[in-house]
Amino acid sequence: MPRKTRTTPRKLPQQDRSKMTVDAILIAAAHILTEDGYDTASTNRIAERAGVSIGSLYQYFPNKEAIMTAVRERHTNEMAEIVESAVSQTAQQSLEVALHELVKACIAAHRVDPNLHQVLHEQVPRLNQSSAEAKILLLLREFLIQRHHEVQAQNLELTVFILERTIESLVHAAVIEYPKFLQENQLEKELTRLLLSFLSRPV
Amino acid sequence: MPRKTRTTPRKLPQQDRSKMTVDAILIAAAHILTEDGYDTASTNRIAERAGVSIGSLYQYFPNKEAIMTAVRERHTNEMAEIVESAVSQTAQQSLEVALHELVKACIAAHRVDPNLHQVLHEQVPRLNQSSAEAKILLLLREFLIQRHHEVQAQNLELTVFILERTIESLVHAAVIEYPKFLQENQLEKELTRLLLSFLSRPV
DNA sequence: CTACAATATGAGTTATAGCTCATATTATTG
DNA sequence: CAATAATATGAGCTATAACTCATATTGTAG
Repeated sequence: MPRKTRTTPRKLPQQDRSKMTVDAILIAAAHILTEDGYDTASTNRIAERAGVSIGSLYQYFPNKEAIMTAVRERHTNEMAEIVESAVSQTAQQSLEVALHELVKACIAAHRVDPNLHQVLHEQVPRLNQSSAEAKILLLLREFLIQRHHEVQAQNLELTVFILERTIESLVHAAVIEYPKFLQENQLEKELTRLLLSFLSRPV
Repeated sequence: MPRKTRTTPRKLPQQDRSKMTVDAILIAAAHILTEDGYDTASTNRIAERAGVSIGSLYQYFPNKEAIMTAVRERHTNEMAEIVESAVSQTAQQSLEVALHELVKACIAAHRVDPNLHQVLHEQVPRLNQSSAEAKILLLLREFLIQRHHEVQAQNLELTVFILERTIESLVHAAVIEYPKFLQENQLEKELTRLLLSFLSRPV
């Protein structure tokens, strides 16, 4: 089905000054979201905080939703880069070590901006899933394929799904709701153990 | 910190007819939420759909948030009852069987009203966590304590956390996004295996 | 039957949000 | 240094949402 509202910019910023404008808008939006939540993040307030007129805002974003989508995209990409970089460095490692690194990277990624992450997750209406999320799925898929000799996975797609959701949900919930579980690497260890026992072929 | 807006009714319905009114409002709200989402669920529309005047609505709910809280509470309780009933019937069973029943019950609970569940989760602003959710956590805690002889859990609280979040997130995501994983009990089996290998004491 | 409490009504108030558009300013290009 | 394109401005339009309140109707108790 066709999207009802576009989320792509109506104009692409070409000169430097307009890129600054777009940047300021996204930063202001993120700040307001983390400080006061989605409800109070009106487009007028975002423009004001960005030091930009409301008219300028609507030069580059067709509607409020487009701003939210851009904020989410930026943030998700930042997180994805951390995970990607970590995974790419574990190519030669054992499953156990690699899983541990993966888990650590996910925790680090969630620490980029936990408050923004929470608001994006709980308050900002999500329509289309971000491209960065799809990238993560592909990454994990590769991760498993490369280790197919030590991994138990009859149904690859299902295993990727379980791997991704389990890490994301546990790390996310811990960072936001139970930071104490992150002390002394408790969650990190238990989560690695959980995944390792699930993925390892029985000996 | 004190809540800024109350979610408790301003009047308690006493006669039967007012109970009907409250009921009609909650049912209408749930229908609109599942059909058109949170954004279009205005209080006026809810009242109209319920066949009740907007004034009556505000006799029993101090604000829109209170309606949403009530809808969530109802739905969460329905789900919690299914899980509770299943768990209470596995007291004499082995860890493996009991876990399997638990997982099956969670899947059944998510099938009560998947669309409403999704909207409540993704769109409706959540302020206080529902009491039914807390009940589930206690339930799982008991579940583990009763089986302490066959369960590995140094940190009980952390283990409850992992157990609860893993089941909820995987079942939820599957019901909403990947119903195909529910075919032939695929998820049910894999999820049980995941949890069993995590909780079992090494032999 | 009467008096009072509970319940129901809906037009109207208030507030604010998203967004437009005519116009002004700044940059680029040839 | 024109001429044109890119960018910026903000007062104000439109729409709709949450919520109130004076009043009417229905139930209940003595």
